[in-house]
Amino acid sequence: MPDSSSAAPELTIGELSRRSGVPASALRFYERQGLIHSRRTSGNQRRYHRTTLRRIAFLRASQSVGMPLSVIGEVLGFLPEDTAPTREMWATASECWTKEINARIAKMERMRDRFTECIGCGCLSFDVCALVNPDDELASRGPGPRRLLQP
Amino acid sequence: MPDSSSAAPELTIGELSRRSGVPASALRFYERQGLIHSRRTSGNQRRYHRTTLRRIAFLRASQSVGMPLSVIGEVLGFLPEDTAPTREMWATASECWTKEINARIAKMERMRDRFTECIGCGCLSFDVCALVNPDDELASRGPGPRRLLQP
DNA sequence: CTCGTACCTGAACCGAGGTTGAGGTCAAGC
DNA sequence: GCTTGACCTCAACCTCGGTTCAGGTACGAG
Repeated sequence: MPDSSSAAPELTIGELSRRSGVPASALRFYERQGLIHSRRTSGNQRRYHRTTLRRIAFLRASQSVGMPLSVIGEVLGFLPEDTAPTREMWATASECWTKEINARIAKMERMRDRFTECIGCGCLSFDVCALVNPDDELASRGPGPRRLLQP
Repeated sequence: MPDSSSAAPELTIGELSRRSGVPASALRFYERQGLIHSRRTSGNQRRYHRTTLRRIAFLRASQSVGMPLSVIGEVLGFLPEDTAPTREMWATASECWTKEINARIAKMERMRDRFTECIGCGCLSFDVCALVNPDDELASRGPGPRRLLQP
């Protein structure tokens, strides 16, 4: 007989909300989007595994660097739903972001320099100006973001 | 009698669209939002001053580094509507962005490092983890975990 | 004058990322 | 047993940055 007194305290949506700081409405929304999962009690209430807190932490941290939920979802999709992911799994997940964040930083730096240059020079021409015609897009288009997830 | 042959060729919305690469629907939208301006012909058609091309160039470049239209509008609001802004004016405008872009770059760098650290360490705790609780700008805001949402 | 293209307006719609509210159930304390 | 608060669903609404469409007008070429 398994320990029923204190073994794996599941969280209600209210508890999860308080502990994560994320409104319950958003948690339900994330669940509809398949980003987090719950089991239901006999009375149809949600119960969350405690690892869900980490999924949410990862989710919100990822959002805060500008990742869209769709992409976050792809990465979260590689993690087991209701057992604790290993450190390697998290490391792999966060590695996806490192590349993406570095690319974004590089782009911002180029744009910053171009703002200074191009506006300093007064050109801002649609034909010539690097600020207006960054070839940055080429790199991130096509099969770009898909590459994020390749193993 | 002013020179009517080639003096200040105003642009129709179609010309502006072709030369800027921005769809006419977006140009009308920007105009509704007060980001660009036009005069109307007797037949109610839009005619744009040629400096509008630069406003749009600035606008799109600003968008591409993540500035919301509302903020772009504030900056554009300092520029004269239908005369060419001086180089100083553009420089002032772009200086606003330099600060903002630098702040964003700094934030991304912190987040990148934290993704590596925190996920490497496996913590991702809402109470402790720097990734989840960046005390970046605006250290205190409401009850604890709300800090997640800081810009 | 007619034709074709460019242009006009207003309203509806899109997707992302949610929030709000109505109306109904669940569960725990007195 | 009753009350209270937490929870449920579904639908409607919100902001942002636009696009699409229907129905109508302007204007230059032939």
